[in-house]
This record gives sequence, C-alpha cells and structure tokens, in this order.
Amino acid sequence: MELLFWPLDISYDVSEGASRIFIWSITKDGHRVLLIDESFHPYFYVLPKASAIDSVFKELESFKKTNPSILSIQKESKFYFGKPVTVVKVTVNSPSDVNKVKDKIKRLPNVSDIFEADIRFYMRYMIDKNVYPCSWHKVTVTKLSLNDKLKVDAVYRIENNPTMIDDTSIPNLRVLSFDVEYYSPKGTPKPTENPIVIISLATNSSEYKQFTADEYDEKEMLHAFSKYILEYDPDIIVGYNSNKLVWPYIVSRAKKLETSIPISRELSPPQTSVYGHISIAGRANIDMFDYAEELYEVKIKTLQNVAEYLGIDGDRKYLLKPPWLYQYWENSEKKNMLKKHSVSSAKIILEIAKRALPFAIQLSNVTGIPLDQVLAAAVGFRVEWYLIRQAFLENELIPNRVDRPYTPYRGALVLKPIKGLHENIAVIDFSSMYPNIMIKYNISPDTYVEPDESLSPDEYFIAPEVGHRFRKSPPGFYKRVLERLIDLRNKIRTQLKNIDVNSPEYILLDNRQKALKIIANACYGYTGWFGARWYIRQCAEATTAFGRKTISEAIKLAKEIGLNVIYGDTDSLFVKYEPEKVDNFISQVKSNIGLDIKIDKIYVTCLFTEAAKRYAGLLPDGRVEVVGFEAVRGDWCELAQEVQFKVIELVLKEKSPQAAVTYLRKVINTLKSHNIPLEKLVIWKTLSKSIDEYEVDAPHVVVARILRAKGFSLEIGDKVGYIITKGASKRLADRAKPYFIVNYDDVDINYYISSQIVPSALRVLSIFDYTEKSIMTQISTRTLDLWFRK
DNA sequence: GCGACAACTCTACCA
DNA sequence: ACTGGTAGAGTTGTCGCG
Repeated sequence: MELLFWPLDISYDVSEGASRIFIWSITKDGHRVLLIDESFHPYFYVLPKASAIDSVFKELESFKKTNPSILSIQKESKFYFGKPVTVVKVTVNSPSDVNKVKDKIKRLPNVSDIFEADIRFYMRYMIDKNVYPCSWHKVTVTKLSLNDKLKVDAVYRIENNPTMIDDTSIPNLRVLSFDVEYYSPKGTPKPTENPIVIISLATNSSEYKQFTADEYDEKEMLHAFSKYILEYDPDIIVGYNSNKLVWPYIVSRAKKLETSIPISRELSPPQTSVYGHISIAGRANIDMFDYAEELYEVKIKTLQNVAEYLGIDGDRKYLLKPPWLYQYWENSEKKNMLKKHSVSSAKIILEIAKRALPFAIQLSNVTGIPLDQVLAAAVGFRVEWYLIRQAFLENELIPNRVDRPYTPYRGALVLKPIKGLHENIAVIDFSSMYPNIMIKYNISPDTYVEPDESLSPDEYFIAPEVGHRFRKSPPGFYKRVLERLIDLRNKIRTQLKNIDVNSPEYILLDNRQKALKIIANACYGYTGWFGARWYIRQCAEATTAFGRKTISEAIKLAKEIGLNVIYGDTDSLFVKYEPEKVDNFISQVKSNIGLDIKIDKIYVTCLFTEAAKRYAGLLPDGRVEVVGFEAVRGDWCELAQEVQFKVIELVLKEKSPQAAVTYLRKVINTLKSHNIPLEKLVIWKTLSKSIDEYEVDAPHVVVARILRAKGFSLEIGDKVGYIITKGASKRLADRAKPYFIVNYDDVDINYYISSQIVPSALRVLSIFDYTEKSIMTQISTRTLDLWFRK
C-alpha cells in the first residue's frame, strides 16, 4: 500500500545484528506511525594513494574475506573539492561495524584516506534517500504487526524509496510543555540531594495538569508524569532549559529513586544526543532556551524576559523571581504561589513554542537536521548539513573534519564617523554583500587556484591585496549553493506579496525565507571557520578583500557625486540625503561595481561620537534606534541604559542637550535619595569560561566565587548579577556582591554616578562639549545651535 | 609606598 | 564550535620618585 508521511523524528535500532532505520512519522490522515527500513546499510569511502586504485581494491577484496561485516566493495567515481577521484565504497552491515573496520582499512598500504565514515547512520539514510524532516513524502509500505512496546498507531515496513511530494502543509501537532520545580535550600538544586516537588504540564489542546509532592511521593509523581505523557502522546515536548538542566535532572532523580521514565514512543527514557540535546524517540523534544538564545535583544534569558519580549502577557505576573524559590515550598501560604508560578511557566513555554515551532520546522526542513536537534545545532552545523545534502546531490565527497590551527585574517572596512548631530541621513547598504561577492567572483574551495598553478589571467578572478585566484568557470560549489538559496528565497518573497500577512501560509513561507536567509548569510563565516569541513581560509580572506574593495569604490563614487559620507561599516554607507545624488549613486554602483545597493532607511536626525560601531538615529515614524551604545549593551546597569536612552531621545527629538543635562541631574538626585529601585543597579556579566580559568579577578568572577561558596553552581554561559558596594578596597572586584544579598545602604552610590550614569550620558553629551565637571557643577554651556550641524 | 601609565584581560557589541 | 573589527571598563605590572 502507499502511504503519505511527514517525518517527525528519525532513529535506528540494531537487533540480532541487523540495523533498521526508524522514521517516526505522522500520516496524512493523522496517525502516528513508525516506518521501518530494513534494507539500508552504512558505508564509507576509501581513497587510494595516487593511481593505486586497483591495488587498493585488491587489498580490500582480501580484507573482506576475513571481515564478514563487510557486505560489499565497489569502485565509484566522485569529486573531491571539484576534482574527479576514484574511490572504493565499502558497505558494512551495521553502524558499529564502521568503527570496527575503518581504522584497519586506513592502515592498508595503498590507502590514503577514509571519507564519510563519520556521517551518522540516520542522517546517511535521509541524505541518500532524499528524505527531509518536516516534509511530506510518499512511499510503498507493508503493514507489520504492532507490539506493545511501540506507542504508535501502526508500524510499516518501507518497500521502496520514499519520494518527496509537493505539499508544504504542516500536520496538526500535539504539543506538550512542562515545568519542574525543586526543593533546594542550599543554592542550585542537585539531583543527588534535592527532590522534585512540582511538575506542571500544559498542552496545545488546553489541557493543564500539575503533580505535586503534596499529593504524591516523588517516585509516584514521576510515574504520573510519565503516564500522562504516554496518554496524551505529544508529538512535540517543549521545556525551558530542558536540554541542559531539566531532563538530566529528572533522569538522575529517577535513577536515584530506582525507577525509570519510559516516555518515548518506544518506551525508552530520554537520551543524551548530539549538540547537547536530549532525544525522546518518536517525539521531538525541543528546548525553548535554545530558541531564546537567538533573540539577541533579550540580554538575560529568564522566562520572564523572553515572555515580555515576545509579548506574552497574562501568566507572566505569576512568575516568581529566583533565587531561593524553595522558601515558597516551606510556607503553606506561599506554596500556592509556587504552584501558580510553575503552571504559568508551562503555559508561557507553550506560548513561546507557538512562535518558535513554525521557524524550527522550516529550519529543520531547509537544513535537513531533525526537528528536535535543529535549534540546538550551532550556525556552523546548520550550514554544514545544508552543504552535505548539496554535496551528495552533486556527487562530491564530504570532506573530513580535521584539526587545524586557528589562522586569523583581515576582515571588513570600518570608517571613522564624523562626530556630531546630523540631519537627514540616508543609510545605504549592499544587499547580502558577502554571498553576492562569493557568487560574483566564484569564490569556492573547488575553484581556488593554487599559487603554483599557471593559468591565463582571463580565466580567473584575483582578489585584491591578498592575491588569491578563483576560476571564472565552472560555477563553484559555494556559488551553486548560494544561488540556489537566493533563488528559492526570492521566489518565496514574490509569493508572500500576494498572501494575507495573517494567514497560516504567510507565516509558513515567511519563516521559510528567514531560514534560507540565515543559511545564505552564514556561508561566508562558515568558510573561515577552522572547524568547517569545507574550510579554505583563502575563500574567506578573498571574500573580505573583495568586500573592502567594493565598499571603498562605493565611497569613492559617492564622493565624486558630491555626497557627504558620514560613516560606513562593512557594507553600509551613511550619507547626507540628497535624493537626486543618491539615486544617481545607486545606479552608478550597480553599473560600475555590479552589485545591488539600496536605501535601507532615512534618519531624520542621527548622532555619532568619534567611536565606530556606535550611533543613534530618529526614524521618520518617531522611533529612535540605538546602535552599539551602552543603552543596548547587557553589561551596564539598567539605570545607566535608561538614562542614556532618554538622553539620546532628548537630543534627537527635542534637540535639547540642555534638557538632557537637567534630566540627568534629576536622576542623580533621585539615586542619592535611594529612590531608584535596587534592581536597576544590578550589573550582569556572562561567565565565558569556568571560574578557575580566569587570569584576572574581574568583579563578576569574584562574585561567581562567592556564589559558588553559597552552593550555586555556575556554568560557562551563566550570567552573574552584582552590585558595587561601599568598602575599604579600591578594587571594584572586592566590592562587588551578589545582587540579592545587597542592602540599599551598602550600595556605593558614587560608583553608580561616576562610573555608570554619568559616563553613559556623557558618551552622548560630550558631542556638545559637556564634561563630567560641567554636569556635576551645574555650569551651563553654550546653546545647542552652535553645535548643531546643518 | 604611591600614583601614573601601559599592557593586558574581558565582555559585548556591529556588520 | 560562523568571521573579523571595535569600544570600553577593569586589573595588574612597572616605572620613577628621591
């Protein structure tokens, strides 16, 4: 029979020596099924030493005789970095056999290298069969008998190769979110000591459930949780911090209580998987924290902050503030608040999932990475899996991941801005500069011309300054990949113009074009990443060199036309907006340089200090954009950010630095009288390495040590919040204290005035020649128009 | 022993 | 586990003073 299916998760199993691919799917008629392919075997390629293909083949033939796990060997023609090679494909019985034989084969006399032995079995299957997660396929199947270990509606054996069909719809998915609370009087909960006291669940069919230590003992609670999951049978499970914290905790508690939580569709417990992700077979377990990591405007990724950013209201008011939530559990009155907090967390996580899943589904489908892994996978791996798929289609060998030293190279061009307040400024930028440069100059690992290779100059492009050469034809791997990505995206963007912005189809396609954009834009960075399989430093180096040349030529053109260039960074130019000259400039750039440039926005007013990468602008609709300044940096206290933003607003909108000074003085007085909430004085910094590796006693590091002594375990990537207090030491590090133990009377108000608020305000006000002294001593300065650039 | 200063460390941003 | 370019705060080491 024929079946239409949508792969939700993929795994494999080995029993009695036979390996089987499991495609956990949803069918067109809404059944949750397992498709089993028993016909697929892992393989890898053997590259012979120069012109030794026949010797290698013979060596492998005799090797095969003593190694029964090898099913077949055959010669194959492939390409390696664009050059034709003959390799031997070695097919083995099951995934574990790959490792058993590959090292021995590598030591055979005529073997040069082994390829593709590190491609995970289920990825291999999807690549070879052109099966994509989150996409409809049809296949011929035979129904198998269902055993009670498999929690699906039916099991089928795959009888032919699946084919993708033209249907972009997404099936109705059952989504379950969950939150867990612990009882831990001594800092960070430890699974060896601290029990789970609350588990809350919410589903997208509006079912809510809570299990607490009031009604169950912990073991029963885990069983009830487990039972609920099996009964509700979610396709997708979402949590917050679930990959790194919650699932490992639950698993550890279960182990300690000598029980297990068989919640997958094959009744197995959650398993540690790739990219620091936890896998639950047959379902997609997705951590909304991974999604939050991409919301770079949210500086401290608490559920509260993420919900606020995404406009999720309602339940947010019930969220409690850590640390020491355990105290709520100790007090019978407060206990209900903790219960409410937990169920609200589950509801909010579900709301985040509603926004994240359409994107995750598209990203999974574009990259081919399974849905449960795709948000956990770093940008480099998302690009890489996309490239691997394309390489397979083009018969290119997938290069091995090799250890190589980090070699830095020159990057983009950044101009020194013209300091001051400017009016009517156009921001003009090259669209997707790096991808388009790579396409235009055919920059790719397989088009790179080695320095010793002689080639007629009309056959290659040569990068300025660095001199790397790239063949003009045929189109390189990156060019083909990027053109495909850009074409696809353009088609989608054309479709979007005719669709209602609120329709499900719009949301689907919009998320899809975003996914394509992410991959295209990350390709340049990928080429320069020393961990990349397709790393050729010369490609990255040439791309930035062409980039510098491109922007330099654009600046020169702009000046020739008589445009006043205020600032520029990488692919953008800020010029005084004179419509005719700008139009002329844009068309000349297109004809002379051959790359697309367009007006991104117009600032009614904008301001620059002497620093690069920092400016603020007022848009025609009244919005104020702040770029680079303290106001958008997460490592300044909220008060300093707030003050700076207000100062910028007064300068841009009211054009009144004087009003800004008056405002600043008022804030200083309010702070002196302790009338600013303490939380606005907290400074948050990220731990970028483990505490003991720091060479310098930076304030946040010293505070991290204090926290550790109090029982809080801090990991790389955690944020440390501290307040500077009064004290004898000159060193700030000695006076920085965890924010939640500080009393207002101990706060070093002078530090906040002289090292937070005044500097951040002065950053802007110094444009008008205000100094710390002039602000603090009430001396008024000259009027604005003296400093205002017309 | 102390301040001035340079060198260095560290974070977070922009494109 | 995408890149380099940049600003800015804070710590630490060194120099010179006499």
